[in-house]
Amino acid sequence: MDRALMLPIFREKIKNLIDLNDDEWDVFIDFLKIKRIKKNDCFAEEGKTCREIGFIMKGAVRYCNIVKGKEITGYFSFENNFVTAIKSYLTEEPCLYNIKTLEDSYFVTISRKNMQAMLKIPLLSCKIERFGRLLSERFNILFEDRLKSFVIKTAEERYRDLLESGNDIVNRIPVQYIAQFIGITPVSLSRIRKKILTSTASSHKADS
Amino acid sequence: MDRALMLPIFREKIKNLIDLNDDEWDVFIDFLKIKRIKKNDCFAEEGKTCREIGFIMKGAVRYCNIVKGKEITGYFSFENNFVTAIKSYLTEEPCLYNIKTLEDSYFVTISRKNMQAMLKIPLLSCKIERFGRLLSERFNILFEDRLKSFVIKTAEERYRDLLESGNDIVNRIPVQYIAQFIGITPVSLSRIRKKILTSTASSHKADS
DNA sequence: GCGAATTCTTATCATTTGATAAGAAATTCC
DNA sequence: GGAATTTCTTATCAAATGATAAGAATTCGC
Repeated sequence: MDRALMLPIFREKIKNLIDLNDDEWDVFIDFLKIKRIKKNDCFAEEGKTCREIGFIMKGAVRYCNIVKGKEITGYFSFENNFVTAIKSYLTEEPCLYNIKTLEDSYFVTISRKNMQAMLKIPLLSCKIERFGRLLSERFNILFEDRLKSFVIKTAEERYRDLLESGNDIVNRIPVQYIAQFIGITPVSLSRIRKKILTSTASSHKADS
Repeated sequence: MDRALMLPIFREKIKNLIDLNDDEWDVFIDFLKIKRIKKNDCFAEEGKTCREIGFIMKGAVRYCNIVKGKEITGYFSFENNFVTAIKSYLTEEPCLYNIKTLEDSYFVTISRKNMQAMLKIPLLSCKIERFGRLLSERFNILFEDRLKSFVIKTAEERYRDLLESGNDIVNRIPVQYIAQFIGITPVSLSRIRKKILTSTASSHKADS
């Protein structure tokens, strides 16, 4: 997939966050970069400041690191979502986790430097300021939902939510990572999966 | 505490988010409201859209609701922090929880309507746009920290973090709410408290 | 396609947390 | 100040999850 093909698609997909006319767009795209990252490589790396925001054109990532010797997964993101280590990006502090691809992935990226440069271009500044706010707001909404799932739901409910989320997460992502995401061990997830399987199996039996 | 006393303090406290000269400030304050909310009353209410952002001048709040018959607490906020049901405020969807005061509290509030009105006043618009973005970014940082505590920490660690947080949460807030906040039952927190007490007691004994 | 490596499941036992009830401590209200 | 209410702690037992190990299934590399 090359740049010329990808950018018009990107333009369409983010129209609800930033809607530029042709002149503005021509200036805008000079500040964009296309990045291909191979499976299991990093978009952002623990210990380094994350200086860009990415939009997943194709692929998926997980937010992960190793804590007390154990690997954990804080979040997944898929096509058509923005990705960044938001606190590190905002504060320029080193990132406390990795953002790793789960598959070979393509991103459109905007660096913090370019974001700030665009804020100084009169033609764009107003729309970029708004874009930045909307992006930040969108992250807030994701965070609130994710936090809610920890505060009010059990591990089993979080897993069932994933099953029903529409993404075919369960087929695309290794079980161990899913377990980390919902906050339990793979062994414990295995038990939950079995429990769900046997309960649906028996209800099927009852139907037939 | 009255308005004339409170606003200059407020101005000083939010200087890092929005720094206005005297002319701008005089326009700005017409869009501010002082709110006093008695202990256990609501700043934002479940089922209603939350249409304002508050700054706690004095007091404390908890984000709470009842899920499956059980009361839960998602978050606490204290003096010098902004408060809002962020997803509801941003999307205008009904709020899914309450924000209740833990003590008699004073807020400086800005309504969504006033925020939008100020965005249309040329004198202020630029600084308000930035203020909105910084506020949103600040919420993101809080969310990332809070989420991290669920993803990588145990209940006991979350409790110890509270003890060391500087706020004297443990004295100001009923244990049952603290238990909800860290995601366990009051009974379970009681066990943890006892464990911490006896371990510090025995280490004291070893010292003397 | 086959062997090696990885991942997933199952089993067993330990630990943590939950549910419930009852008693102790603190608070509230006359 | 004392009775009533609420909150906190403790005890007991149940349920969920973790730790570890071993076997089954899958994936990977050649």
